[in-house]
Amino acid sequence: MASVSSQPQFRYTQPPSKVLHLRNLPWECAEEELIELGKPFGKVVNTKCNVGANRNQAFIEFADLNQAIAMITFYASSSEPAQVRGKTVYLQYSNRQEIVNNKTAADVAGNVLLVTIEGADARLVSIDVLHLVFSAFGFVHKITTFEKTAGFQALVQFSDAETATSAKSALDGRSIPRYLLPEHVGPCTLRITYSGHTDLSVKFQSHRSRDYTNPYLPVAPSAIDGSSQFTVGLDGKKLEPESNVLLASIENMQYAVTLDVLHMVFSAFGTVQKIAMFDKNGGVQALIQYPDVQTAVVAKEALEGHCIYDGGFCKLHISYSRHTDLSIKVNNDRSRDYTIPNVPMVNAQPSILGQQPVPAVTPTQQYAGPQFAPAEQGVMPQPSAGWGSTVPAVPQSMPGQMLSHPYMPPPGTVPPQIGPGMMQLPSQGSLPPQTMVAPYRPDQMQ
DNA sequence: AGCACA
Repeated sequence: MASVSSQPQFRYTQPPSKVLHLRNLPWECAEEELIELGKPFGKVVNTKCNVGANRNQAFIEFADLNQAIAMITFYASSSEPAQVRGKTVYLQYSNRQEIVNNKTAADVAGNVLLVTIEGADARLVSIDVLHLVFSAFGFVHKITTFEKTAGFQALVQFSDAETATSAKSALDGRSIPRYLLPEHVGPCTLRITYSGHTDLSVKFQSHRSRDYTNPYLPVAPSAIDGSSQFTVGLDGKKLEPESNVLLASIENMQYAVTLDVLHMVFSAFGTVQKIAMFDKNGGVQALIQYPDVQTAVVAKEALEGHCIYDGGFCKLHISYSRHTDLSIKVNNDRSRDYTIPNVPMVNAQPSILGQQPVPAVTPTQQYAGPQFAPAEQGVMPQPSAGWGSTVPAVPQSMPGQMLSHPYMPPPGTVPPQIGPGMMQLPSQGSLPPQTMVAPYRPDQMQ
C-alpha cells in the first residue's frame, strides 16, 4: 500500500480556503486581535470569534485566497509561531470556503442579558443572589428566571447596552463567588449572551421574576397562598415569607444605634413608614415598615450582615417580620410613625405594636436618644439635632447610590473609622472589604 | 490543539 494512505488526517489534508481556522486562542479573543494577526497578509473581510465549546477557536476570512495561503505558508516556515497575547495560535485552512455569520441576538449588544447558570445546583441560585451579582455593574431593572433545555436561565435587564456589556464581560464564564452560596451548593458558572429583548414583561413579583423599577407590582398569587407561602432558600430550607416589615437585630452594638440612625439607613431603599425599637435577648431589635414588600426585599438583601459602623460594630441581621402594619401608639425615641406627622410625643413608654404582643422592653435603657420635636412639616421629621444639615436628602429611587454618603454619628457617640464606605452597595466604585460583591476580580474567580 | 447554528 502506498504511504499516502497513512498520512495524517489533519494539517496536510485541508485544501486551501480563504477562510482560516484558528485554535488555542486566548480567552475571549476579540475580533480586533484576529484582524491584527491577519492584516500583514491581506485584507480580513470577516471573522468569527469564540467558536467551540471552549470558545477558544475562531475563523478569519481573507478577501483573497492567496492572502490566506500567504499566511499559512509564512507560519509554516516561521520560527515564531502565530501568537495572540503571547499565546501560540494554531492555523489551518478551514474546511469551509466562507464564514457564515449568523449574527443572532446573542451577538448584538443590548441592554438585556441572557444568563445560563451552569452546575448541578444551578437551580438553588436565588433570584436575589443574581440580583446582587448583577447589581455590581449598575441598576438592574428586571430579572426573570426560567427553565429551558439549556438549563436554568435568567434574563437580566439593565438600563443600557453599555452597562449590560460591562456585566457580561466581567461575569461571562465566571462562577458565582462561593461566599454568596451555601456551603453544600456546588459551583455555579455563568454563561452570558445578549438577549434580543429590550424590555422584560414582569407581571408579578415572585421567586421567579422581579421588577425592581416597580415596587408596587402585585406579588404573585402563588407567592401568597398557602402552598408556596414559603420560598425555598439557597440551603433548601423554608424561609420566612417576604414581608414589607423587616426585623433587624443589631449585633455587637458598641455604639448607640438610634431610631434616627435606623431611619436613615433604611430610608436609602424607600420610604420608611414606621420603626419600632425594642430590647430582646439582651440585644436591640427593630421593626422597620416599608409600604411594600419589594422595597423591604431590596433593603434586606442589601443590608443583611453589614455593619453600621466600621470595625464590625453594630452588625445588622435582618429577617422578615410577620407584621404587615405596625401600630405605633406614640412617637418617642424608640418608636416612630413617619406617616402621621403629629402623633403624641411621649418619652416614657415604648411603642405598642400591632397584632403581636410587644417584645419585652426593659426600661433601663442607656441609649439616650436625642430629643425629638414633633414633626411639623407634615411629612417626615427632620433628623435630630446631632445630624443636622450634614445629612443629605435621601432619594428614593436608586438604592444603588444611597449609602455612599458619609454618616455623621450622633455627638458623643462617635465611633472610630465611621465612613462612607460602610454598607455601601455593590454598584459603587470604592468597595469596602466587607461589601459582598467587592472581590469581583477575574483572577480570583474560577 | 482539530471546524461555527436557530
